[in-house]
Amino acid sequence: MKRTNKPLPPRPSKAKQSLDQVSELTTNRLSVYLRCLNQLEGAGVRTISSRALADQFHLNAAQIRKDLAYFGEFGVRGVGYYVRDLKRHLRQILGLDRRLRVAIVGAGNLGLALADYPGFRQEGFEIAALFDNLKDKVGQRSRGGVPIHDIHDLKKLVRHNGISIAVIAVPEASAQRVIDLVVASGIKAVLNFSPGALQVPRDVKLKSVDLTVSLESLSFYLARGDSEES
Amino acid sequence: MKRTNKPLPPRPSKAKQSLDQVSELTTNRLSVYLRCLNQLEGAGVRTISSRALADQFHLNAAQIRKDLAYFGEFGVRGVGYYVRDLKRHLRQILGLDRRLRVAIVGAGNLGLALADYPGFRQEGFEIAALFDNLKDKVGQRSRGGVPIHDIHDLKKLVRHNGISIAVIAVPEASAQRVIDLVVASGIKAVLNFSPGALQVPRDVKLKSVDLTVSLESLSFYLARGDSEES
DNA sequence: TTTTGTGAACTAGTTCACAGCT
DNA sequence: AGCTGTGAACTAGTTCACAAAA
Repeated sequence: MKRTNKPLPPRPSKAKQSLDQVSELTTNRLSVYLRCLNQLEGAGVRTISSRALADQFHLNAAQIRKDLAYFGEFGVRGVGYYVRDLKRHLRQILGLDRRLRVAIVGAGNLGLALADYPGFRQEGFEIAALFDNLKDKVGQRSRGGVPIHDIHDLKKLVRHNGISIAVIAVPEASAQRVIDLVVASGIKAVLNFSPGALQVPRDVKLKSVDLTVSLESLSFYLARGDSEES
Repeated sequence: MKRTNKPLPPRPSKAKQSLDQVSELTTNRLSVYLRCLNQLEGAGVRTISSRALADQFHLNAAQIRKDLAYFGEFGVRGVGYYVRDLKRHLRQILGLDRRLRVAIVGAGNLGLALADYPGFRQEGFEIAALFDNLKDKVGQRSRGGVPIHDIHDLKKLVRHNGISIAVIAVPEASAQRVIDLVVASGIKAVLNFSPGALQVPRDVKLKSVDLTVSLESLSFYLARGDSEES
């Protein structure tokens, strides 16, 4: 009945790279840093200090250093970070130094839009396939040319094409059913656009984008603002 | 910082209601609670305890109580919360007890998909208009019938139609330009799908959904898992 | 009883500030 | 000099645990 209180496991971890769970806030920021570095490299900047990076992109210098230092000593004291090097390290940390294939389940408006979304292609992601259960969609392609397959072929195509990430863009009612199929196909990382909480095994990483929650949160802000305007 | 303490609510909650900034994590959860209550009401449940709510939707009971108690005393000790009542209170807190009109800027794949996204319509949001700068898109409609206007008419239509929320679905390159137009039109709440950080005045609430960051964060998880599998 | 509402305790996350390297 | 990497201090967020209410 009562949860036994964890007695503080000693976590030595002297030499970095321990596998204690990295916070999602941190991994999100790594991705942001990489984007910033891409911009800097495009602008011909060779080296950047955490301070300059923070100032330019409205971040916190200490946080940048901490985030990076967690994975290694990438900086040079007195100099900063070499843009090219740090970019390479970040790409490696984020696992972007290999081609990642993505399947989108749900070839409705949203699924089709995501399939052709240019941002996904940029950092080495390849939208390999769309999946749907509607017979008249199967066999078609998105405008950008991503083929639509039958959802029943998911497992087969995931294996065959080395797909490692799934994006869920199906109606709420079928979301759990679809995610069970995705999990059964062996995929370990899922980006979900369906509303509501989905259940996945612990070894599957589920990240949800809830558009309704986002909008309602904005509505809250407006409601508060209205009544407190001076 | 402002210090005006105002008892603002028209109806419920006797004490509480200081205006210190409510965390976004909290407002997001309020939206989640509302969705849970909708489900419960649909299932004919009349009353629910924080514990039961937590168990059923995998939340924490104390957190539910804290979140709610912040806005008033909505519960009944020994009983729990009346589903219907709490739903009404949450809708009022979230500002959903009025029709909120939304404009989507960018009538590309993503903008069109969002315009017809059923989840937005559910809780009283009305997608009033799409905006684009391409002449051949202006005058058309989304599949669901949302008209596409010229971006130059944004300010006029925002005022005329009482639009209070904008959704940004334009390419990265034009995002800041577009958001400046949106801000100039008087809109105070923005949901942004463009990558990168955008600048807005302090009185404008900007909420960003960064699809690239989400995917790269998943990639990180996969990269870690691969190398630490036992 | 049961269950809320809430201070206290705890945990996570951020920022400071400085030793130490270049 | 300049800047990183990092313990310490601080702040935010969550969970516990219990007094009080129905």
